[in-house]
Amino acid sequence: MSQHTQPPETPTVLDSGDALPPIEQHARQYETVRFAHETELIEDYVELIGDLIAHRGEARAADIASRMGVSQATVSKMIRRLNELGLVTSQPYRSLFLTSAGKDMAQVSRARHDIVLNFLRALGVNDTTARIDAEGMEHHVSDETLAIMQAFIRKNTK
Amino acid sequence: MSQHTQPPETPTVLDSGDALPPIEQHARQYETVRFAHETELIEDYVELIGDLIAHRGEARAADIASRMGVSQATVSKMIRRLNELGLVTSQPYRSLFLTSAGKDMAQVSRARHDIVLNFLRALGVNDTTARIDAEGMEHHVSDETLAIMQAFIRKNTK
DNA sequence: TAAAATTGTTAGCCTAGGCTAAACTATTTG
DNA sequence: CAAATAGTTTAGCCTAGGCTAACAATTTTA
Ligand SMILES: [Mn+2]
Ligand SMILES: [Mn+2]
Ligand SMILES: [Mn+2]
Ligand SMILES: [Mn+2]
Repeated sequence: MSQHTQPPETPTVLDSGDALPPIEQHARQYETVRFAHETELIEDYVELIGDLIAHRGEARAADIASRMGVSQATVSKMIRRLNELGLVTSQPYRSLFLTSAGKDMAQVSRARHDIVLNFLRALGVNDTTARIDAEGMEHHVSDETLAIMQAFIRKNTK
Repeated sequence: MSQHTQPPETPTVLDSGDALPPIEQHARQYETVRFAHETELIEDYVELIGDLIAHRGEARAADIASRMGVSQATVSKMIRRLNELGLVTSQPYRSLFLTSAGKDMAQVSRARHDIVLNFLRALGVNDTTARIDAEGMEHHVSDETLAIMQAFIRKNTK
């Protein structure tokens, strides 16, 4: 890999448990994370819009901004992106609607989010902490892990 | 919240499990995720550099690039940032060293990464999948959840 | 030891996702 | 029904983190 002469064997630093994974596999790990980061904010917006519609009857930019903790300008710009992606429809100064693609994404994201949240609760994590952790973790959980979490919930919830 | 007249009650959409969290708490969820995203790439680089030094005796930009799956230019730019942050020392065209702050960060990140990885393994997730999921999840796991994961590992590993 | 190959750096470009300030539109109120 | 308030959009700015292409330095090899 390196063009340079290798230093003497038996490094002075303590060797932690596992060996490094093969280069290709290691790169795929980070690539998967980068890809998740491209889509997660979109998923969070769409999921939130779906939740606002379900729980409040409508999704308005101001409510999205206060729930996301960002400025209204940021939300406005994001709505344009969601529109270009075919996930929402919007008219200027009016509230938002999900397209059918948007509804699908909201449903899938919400289902996954709920599994992760309920898994953490079943593990014994405090509700507030579980909600915080789930908000980030949900985008990095494979289908395989998700299925295992679901089974764990079934086994450990009355 | 909204200036607009509320639409009729009893929305037509199915109400999924939980109610929306209070606005302030909800915003803090997303803020925590945004903050994690500011630091996670730094942590991954520092952790990888520490691993390369531990397992290979040195950390070279080319090896970082191939393991991260990014271009060498990207790594070079990132190394400058790590330098500015006081996490690594480097001389042009030479391999990298962690400062003591860098070693601390590498140690903490590696320990957390290992707990998340071993937790997923203990749950029954396939090793390759567990490594991919852990690479992303690790940055979104609170200390509280981490402690619970550690206890789970102790209880479920021979 | 000169040439080739590899590794590292720099410059310039791009997108995503934040922000503030200012302008515009809609709704509510006096 | 006009003024005040609330909500939305736009413009312009910024940083992080990717990329490619060109160049510079080092190491390896013929
Ligand atoms: Mn989320
Ligand atoms: Mn890590
Ligand atoms: Mn990671
Ligand atoms: Mn993340």
